[in-house]
Amino acid sequence: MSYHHGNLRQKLLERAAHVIAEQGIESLSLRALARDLGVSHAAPTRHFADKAALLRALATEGSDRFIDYIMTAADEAKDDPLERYAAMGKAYIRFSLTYPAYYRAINHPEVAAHADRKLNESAERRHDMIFEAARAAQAAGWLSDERTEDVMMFSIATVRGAAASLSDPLHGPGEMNLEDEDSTTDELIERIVRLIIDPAAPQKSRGRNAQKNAGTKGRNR
Amino acid sequence: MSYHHGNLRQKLLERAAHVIAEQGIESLSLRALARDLGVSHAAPTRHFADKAALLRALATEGSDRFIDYIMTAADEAKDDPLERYAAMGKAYIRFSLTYPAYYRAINHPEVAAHADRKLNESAERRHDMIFEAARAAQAAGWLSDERTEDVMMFSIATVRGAAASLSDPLHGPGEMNLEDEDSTTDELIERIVRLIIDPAAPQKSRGRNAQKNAGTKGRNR
DNA sequence: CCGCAAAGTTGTCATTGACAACATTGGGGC
DNA sequence: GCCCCAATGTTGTCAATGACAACTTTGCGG
Repeated sequence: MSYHHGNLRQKLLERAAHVIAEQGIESLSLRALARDLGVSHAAPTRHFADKAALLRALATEGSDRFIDYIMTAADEAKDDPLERYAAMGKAYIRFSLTYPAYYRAINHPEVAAHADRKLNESAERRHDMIFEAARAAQAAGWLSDERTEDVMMFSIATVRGAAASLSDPLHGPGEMNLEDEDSTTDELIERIVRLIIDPAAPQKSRGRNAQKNAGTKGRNR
Repeated sequence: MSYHHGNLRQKLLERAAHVIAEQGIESLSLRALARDLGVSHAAPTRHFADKAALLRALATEGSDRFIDYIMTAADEAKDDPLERYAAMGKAYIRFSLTYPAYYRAINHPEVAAHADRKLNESAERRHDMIFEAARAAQAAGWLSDERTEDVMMFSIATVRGAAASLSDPLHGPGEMNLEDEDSTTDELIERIVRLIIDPAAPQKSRGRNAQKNAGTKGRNR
C-alpha cells in the first residue's frame, strides 16, 4: 500500500508546476521532485522517460488549458469581433501570470525542441484560434489592409512581450516600473491591449463598453 | 609560454557567445568551454567565480553594445522623433537576431537574479535611452495623451515579443509562419514596427521615406 | 489463486559546478 | 641582472544530477 504511490504521475506534474512557478524551470530537478514526494530518486522514470518528457507533458497540458482559458474569455466578451480579440489579448497576458509554470513550459526552447505530435497539434490549435479571431477583427474593419499574418505577429508579439515584462523579476530596478503609484496590473493590461487594438479609442469610457462601436471608428482607415 | 594562455578571459566570452548562439544558454558548460579552449577544467575559475559571473559579464558587455547599436541606428535616422523611435525599434529586433548570445544573456532570468552594480547601471541607461526617445515621439504628437510609461511598455513589449518569436525555433511548425513566400525578415520587422508606430501610414511608400511626415498624420488624435 | 506487468527501489556511471591545494611563469622592485 | 610573488593555470576531490540497469513488490485479471 505504501509501495505503490497511486497517482505519482499527477503529483509529479503538480509539484513540478509549483517549483517552476517559485524558482523557474532551470531549478527543476527530477531528484528533488522525487524527494519532495517521498519516493526514490528513480521513481519518476516510470512516468517520464526524462526531464524533457515531464516538461513536454506539462507544456501539453498547459497548452490545452491555455486554449480553454482564452476561448472562455473570448466567449464572455461581447460578440463584436474587435472586442472579442481584445478580450483574448488580455486573457493571454493574464494566463501567463495566473499559470506561470504552464506558460513557461509552453515557451521553453528545450520543450519546443523535443515536441511530439500531441504538443504540436495543440500548438497548431492555438495558432488557428488566434488567426481566426484576427481575421474576424480585420473583417470588421480593423487594420483591414494589413496581411493577417502581420497583424497576428504584431498582436502576439505585444502580448508575449508584455507577459515577459510582467512576469520576469527581470530587468532589475528601473527597467520597467510596474505597479507604480495607482495602477494595478489589470489596468496596465487593459491599457496595453487598448494600444494594440485601438489607440484612438476614447480614454474615459474604456470599461466594459469602451469598444461598443469598435469596427466603425478608431484604427480604421 | 604555453602555460599562460594570455587572454583566456576574452576567449571564454567569445566561445561562450558562440555556444549560446548555437545551442542556447542551457547547454553552456564551463568545463566544455575549457575543453574547447584547451585549458584545464578549473581554469575559467580564475576569470569568473562561477557560471553566473560569466553570464553576467556577457550580459554587461551585451547591454553596452545594445545601447551603442540602438543609438547608432537612431542617429542614422532622420531627426524626426517618430522616425527616430521607429529606427530604434527596428534596431532592437535586429540586435536580437544579430547578437543572439548577447540578447539571451541580457534577458536571462538567472542573470537578472545575480546582477551587480555595473549591469544594473547599464540596464538603467537602456531604460532611460528608450524613455527619452518615447517622450520625444510623444512630444511630436504620437500617442501624446498616453502615459509615457504605457507607451514604452507597449513598444518594448512588441519588439521584445517579436524578437522572441523570430529567434526561437520555438512554436513548432505552424505557430508562426516566418519567411513565407516573398517576405524577408527585414521587411517583416519593418511592417511590425510600422504597426507599433503608425498603423495608418500609407502602405505604398514604406521605404526609407515612409515616415517623412510622421508626427503630423497617422496615429495622432 | 497465481503470474505477470505496472510501479517503485537500490545501485552505478558520467557530467558538471564548485572548491582546495599545488605549480608555473613573467614582470617589477631592488 | 636577479629574485620574489601575484597572476594564472593545473590536478584532485566532492556533492548533485540525469540516465540507465537490475532487482523487488504489489495487485489485478484470466
